Amino acid sequence: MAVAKRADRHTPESLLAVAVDVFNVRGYDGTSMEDLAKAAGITKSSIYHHVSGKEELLRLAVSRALDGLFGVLAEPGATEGAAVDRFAHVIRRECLVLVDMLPYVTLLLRVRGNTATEREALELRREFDHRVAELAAAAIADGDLRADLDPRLTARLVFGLVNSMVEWYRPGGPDSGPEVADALASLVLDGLRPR
Amino acid sequence: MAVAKRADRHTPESLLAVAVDVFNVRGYDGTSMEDLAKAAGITKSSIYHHVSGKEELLRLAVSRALDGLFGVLAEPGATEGAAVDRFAHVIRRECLVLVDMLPYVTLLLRVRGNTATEREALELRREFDHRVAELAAAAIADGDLRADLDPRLTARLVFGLVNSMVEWYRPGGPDSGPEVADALASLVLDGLRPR
DNA sequence: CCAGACTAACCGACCGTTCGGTAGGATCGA
DNA sequence: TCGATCCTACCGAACGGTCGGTTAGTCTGG
Repeated sequence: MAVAKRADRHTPESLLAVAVDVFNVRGYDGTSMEDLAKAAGITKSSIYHHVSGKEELLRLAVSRALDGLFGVLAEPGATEGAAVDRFAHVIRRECLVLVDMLPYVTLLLRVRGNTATEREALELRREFDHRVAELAAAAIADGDLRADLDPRLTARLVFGLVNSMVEWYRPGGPDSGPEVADALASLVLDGLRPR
Repeated sequence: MAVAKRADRHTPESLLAVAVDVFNVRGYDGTSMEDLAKAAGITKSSIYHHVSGKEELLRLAVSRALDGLFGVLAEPGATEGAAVDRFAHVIRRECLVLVDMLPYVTLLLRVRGNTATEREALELRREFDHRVAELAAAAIADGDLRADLDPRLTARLVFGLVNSMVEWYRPGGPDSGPEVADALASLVLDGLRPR
C-alpha cells in the first residue's frame, strides 16, 4: 500500500513548498542547495533522495502555476458569453488564482530563461498572454471597451496590473483575495476618477 | 584632465551599459564575470581595472534608476497644485523616466536583497512607494479620485501598473514612450469602459 | 621609457551533485 | 517468537566544475 508507514519528515511535496518560499526570497539562482537544506531541516544530500535536483523543484513549481492560470481560460465563464464579460471573468479569476497559488505564480513570473525548464515556462507564459490579448481585442471590436486605446497595449497594461500583485499582495494582510479582485476589475473597467 | 587621451575601448560607463543588459537577460545572480567579459569583448580580469567588481556595477545601475525616479518627485509638477494633478503628473513622468532609463529601472525592480547594495535599493524603493501612496491618499481626500477604493490599494495597483512596463515595453517597438504614458494615465483615471 | 590598458594564470571558496554507508522499522521463514 | 534480511530515509565526505577576485606581468601610444 501507498499508506505512510512511518512519520517521515519530508516528501517531494513538502520540499517543494519550502523550496518555493526560499526561491522567492533569494531568487532561484541566488539559492543554493545548502540554503534549501537548512530551510527544510535536512542535509543537502538527503534532498536528492526525494527529488532529482534543484531544477526539478523549479519545474514542479512553475508547472503548478501554469496549470492554475490556464485552468481559468478553460472555465465556462471564459469561453461562453460576450467577450467583455469573458474578459472581466478572466481578470477576476486570475486574481484569485494568483492569490491562491501566490508563491508558485510569483516564481513563474520571475523566471529568466537560463535553463530549458525556464525557457519552456516563458514560452507558455507568452501563449497565455496571447490568449488574453485576443479576448481584449474581441471586447474592443464589440464596442464594449474603449476603442481609443490600442488592443495589444490594453491587454499588456491589464496583464501587468494583475501580475504586479505578486510584488505586494501578502495573505493575511488587510485585503482579502476577492476584495482585491473586485477592486482591480473595477479599476480596470471604470478607472479611478469618480463617474 | 579627465578627458580620454586615446580611443580606449572601455570605460566604467561603457562596462555599466553592457553589464546592465546582461544582468537583465540572465539575472544578476545568474550572470558571471566571465559572461560580462565576453559581452564586453574583454577579459574577466580587465573588468577589475575599471570597476571594483560585480556589486559595484549593480550599485551604479540601481543608483541611476533611483535618481531618475526620485527626480520626478522633486519636479514642480509633483510638488505644486492639486493632489490629483500632482498624482497624474507623477504617473505620466514616471512612465517616461522608466522608458528613458529602461534597463536600469528594470534591474532595480528585480533586485532581491541578497547583498547590502540590494537591501539599500529595496529600502529606497519602499520610501518611494510610500511617497506616491501619500499623493494618492491626498487626491482621494480631496474627492478627486474614487473613495470606494482603498487609498493604499489604489496606490499599489497604479504602481504595479507603471512598474510592469519593464516586463513588456521595448524601445523601437510600436509604441513611443509618451504614447504609453498617455494611455496608462488615461486607463488609470478613466478605465477601459467607454464613458 | 614610463604610465595606463589590458591579459594569462591562478586562488580559495562555494556550487550542484554523487556516493558509500547507517539507523531502524517492515517483512518473512522457521 | 525471533533472528535474518530487506528497504526507505537519511547523512558525511568528497567530486569536478565554476564562482568572484587577485597577481604578476605584457603591450602600446606618447
